[in-house]
Amino acid sequence: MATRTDTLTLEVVELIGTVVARYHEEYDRAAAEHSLTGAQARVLGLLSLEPLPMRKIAVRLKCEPSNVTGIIDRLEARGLVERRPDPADRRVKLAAATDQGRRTARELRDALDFAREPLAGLSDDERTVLRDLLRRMLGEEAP
Amino acid sequence: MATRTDTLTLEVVELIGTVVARYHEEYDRAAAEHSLTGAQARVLGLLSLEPLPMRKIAVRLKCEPSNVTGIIDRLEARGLVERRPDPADRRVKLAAATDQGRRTARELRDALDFAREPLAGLSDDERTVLRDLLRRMLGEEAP
DNA sequence: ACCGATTTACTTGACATCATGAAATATTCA
DNA sequence: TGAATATTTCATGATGTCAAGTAAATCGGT
Repeated sequence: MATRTDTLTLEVVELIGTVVARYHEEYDRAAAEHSLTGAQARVLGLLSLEPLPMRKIAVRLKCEPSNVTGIIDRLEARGLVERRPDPADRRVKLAAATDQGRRTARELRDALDFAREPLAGLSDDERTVLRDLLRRMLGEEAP
Repeated sequence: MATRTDTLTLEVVELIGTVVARYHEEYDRAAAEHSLTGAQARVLGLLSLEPLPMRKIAVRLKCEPSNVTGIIDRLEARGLVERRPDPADRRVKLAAATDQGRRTARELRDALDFAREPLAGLSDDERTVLRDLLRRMLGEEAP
């Protein structure tokens, strides 16, 4: 059993903590290079794929819709995002990335070598093993 | 090579993103059960191991010392932490967990089964492989 | 060994962002 | 018509930065 006092489990837990910390450092650093906060970068990344209603953004971010209003306000003030009416439902406002927003999102993705660079040290076989172990750890099955 | 368009690498990157999200959910949920924020829980965890000067807390949190003042203020107001003078340097204030703070920190650790429970699905050998792959990914060598 | 200048540790204040919750408005749906 | 939904606004609190201020330690020149 994996108990709390199991040394091996504790080592893995600590490593995962390090991964989480490293992930955020890289993410925030990349965002800051474009004068964006982590939350703004995350929303811009979502919207660069497809326009989304405010409410769905809140669901993705697991936060209150009233919070999304402010984040979109700030992105809109910088010309990275725009609000559009939803033709199908006049209550809904769709947030959509502008051309400049998509450009910034692409640069952000390119700068985010958190996983790309350290993973380069692993062989294909090793990456496959890592992928499968992470999947099982997360309780996902092979798609 | 691990390029950005490498499917396997992208899968691993996405899984790591999921791990990060899951980690935060669990952490914040466990903290909220004790009416603590994530930042407060993190600092309390640090101080439950050893008292630390304010400045070192800021280094661990990678934030400004002025920010730590407020976090310790709130923990101190709840009796979980206390400030002590450092006998060796009167400029320094040591933040130390109180008995109640240590108790809360222990309960927090026990509630944090993020890694314990999902890792239970892996065998010892698999956990060892996972540990070694994560270490190499993070650029650490065996201690 | 002394003393002034610099550095270090912490706090305070002003401000921006992120987060929640309650109330207001507009629109849709039963 | 009345209930439910989508968004915004407002009040509030936690977190974060930066600049300025206070207290204490350290350094360098005499």
